[in-house]
Amino acid sequence: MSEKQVPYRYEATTPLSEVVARFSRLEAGEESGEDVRVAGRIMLLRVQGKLAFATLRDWSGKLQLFCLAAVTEDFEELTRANLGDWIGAEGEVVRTKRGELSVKVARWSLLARALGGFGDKWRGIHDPEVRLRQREVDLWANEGVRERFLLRSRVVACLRSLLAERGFVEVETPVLHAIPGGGLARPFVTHYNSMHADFYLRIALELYLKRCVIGGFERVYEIGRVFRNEGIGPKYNPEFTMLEAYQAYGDYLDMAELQEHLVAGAAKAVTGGTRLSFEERELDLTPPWRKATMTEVIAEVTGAEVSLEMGLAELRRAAARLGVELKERFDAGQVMSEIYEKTTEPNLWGPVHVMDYPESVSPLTRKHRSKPGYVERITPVAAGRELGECYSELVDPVDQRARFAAQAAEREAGDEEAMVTDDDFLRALERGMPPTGGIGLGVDRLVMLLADVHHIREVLLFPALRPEPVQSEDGGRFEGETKPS
RNA sequence: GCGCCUCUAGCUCAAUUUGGCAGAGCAACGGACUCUUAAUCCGCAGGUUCUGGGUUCGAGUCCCAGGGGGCGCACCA
Repeated sequence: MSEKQVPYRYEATTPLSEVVARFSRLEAGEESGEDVRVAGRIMLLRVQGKLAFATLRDWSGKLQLFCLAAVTEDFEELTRANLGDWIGAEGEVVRTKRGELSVKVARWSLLARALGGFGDKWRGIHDPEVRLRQREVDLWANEGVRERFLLRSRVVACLRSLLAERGFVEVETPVLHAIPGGGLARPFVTHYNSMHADFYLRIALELYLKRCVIGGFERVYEIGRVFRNEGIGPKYNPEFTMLEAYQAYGDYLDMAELQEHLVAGAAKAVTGGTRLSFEERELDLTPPWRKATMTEVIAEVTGAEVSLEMGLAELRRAAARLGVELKERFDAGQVMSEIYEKTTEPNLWGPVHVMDYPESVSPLTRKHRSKPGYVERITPVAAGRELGECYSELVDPVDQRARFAAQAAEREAGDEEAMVTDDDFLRALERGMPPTGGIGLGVDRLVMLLADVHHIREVLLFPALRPEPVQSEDGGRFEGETKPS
């Protein structure tokens, strides 16, 4: 087969799905009289003496190649192709006697050799080790994988276009932060040689985007990767994609409306409607979504009365009755939030906007306009999971300074995830930030919901994995881990 | 990080329940075949049973340690 030269390009091929669509009405045994050029991978090959059938697959779909010794150039070679070989083929579109639409191959080119196939041709590859470490194999070997990533791409494109329709401008802000801010999480640390200083991979987009608002971007957003130094799990990957958007002159209710507009719009874009099936239950994402306070939803799910007004001691008793474990240092807000997260959120099917969070768990959020101790924060919940966050943003530099101080105290008390005071950000706030609403949306989780999958790695092309053990005998230089000394 | 489970041919899986010659289908390789659809038929090969140690006359199987993976828990979105 080596006598076949691999060309540098292959002229104007037609996507297989297009061929299928265009000739759908061809009758069994009929010849169209039209030639096409197609390209893809040979996934199956059925050789039958002087004729052969191959199943060709490309990004768009699949189609049969019908090869005859009398018609097809280099027929013998074609029958010796490997499963997985990329080939380009040219010939007339026909439907076989048995009714299978095919290209009757006249000429063909080998485009790439595949050494090693794509697993069991019926069952594919199940080994998660291969599926995740060699995703390029998984994409061919297993049904539905490609479609899921196509869906992800459509979701992201849809979010961008919905935001653009409303006048939002997309920006890109730094990933390397001198101070990790905008969220509560432990960061990854890295080192900047020429500055002789440690830097952090961002844990949120928030602070820079707010500075964009202060700088006059009235509607601004970023879709970007953030990094949190925590374990891997069905819903967790150390790097994930966040959408954050900020809208000057808006409050958290405006942002809740935007949030459901985006989620419902994405659902419509990929499933055709706003009612979908998740974990074999129906989920109706049609706006507007119900709104309820945290106190109300806790009462609905647990029957217990829980609010900041009861005071810390009473809240702790309520937590004990509900079997929620608490840390010593928790204040009233943290206790309430913990009760909600442990007992209520997982049981909310929704979608529902859970509103009015305690202030102490929301250090960047504006105080509630009428309820002391609370902030204007909404978490949209669907299928027992948070889809994102909506805020009336804290714009008062004096209050913000006080919140940072409170976080510093938390940190002193041993909370490694508490925020660090960011003076650059405070200085920016002092220049004046208009009333602003903000949202955060976990893109990976949204895709999980829309694709009805239950593990984040099914929506990440290359999920985080432990580095592969080094096997090279020449002592590879790029081992992930430091050699034991 | 802690607990439970798991690792057998390139792939998907077997191997009589405290142990007795490591097997099948697909893929690969050789052959037959002019309408196949996971083509079929004949033939031929294919193994450090994750690694290292131990128990035993004998270990894929039992024990210990290590590694990878999975699932829970914890932290977080």
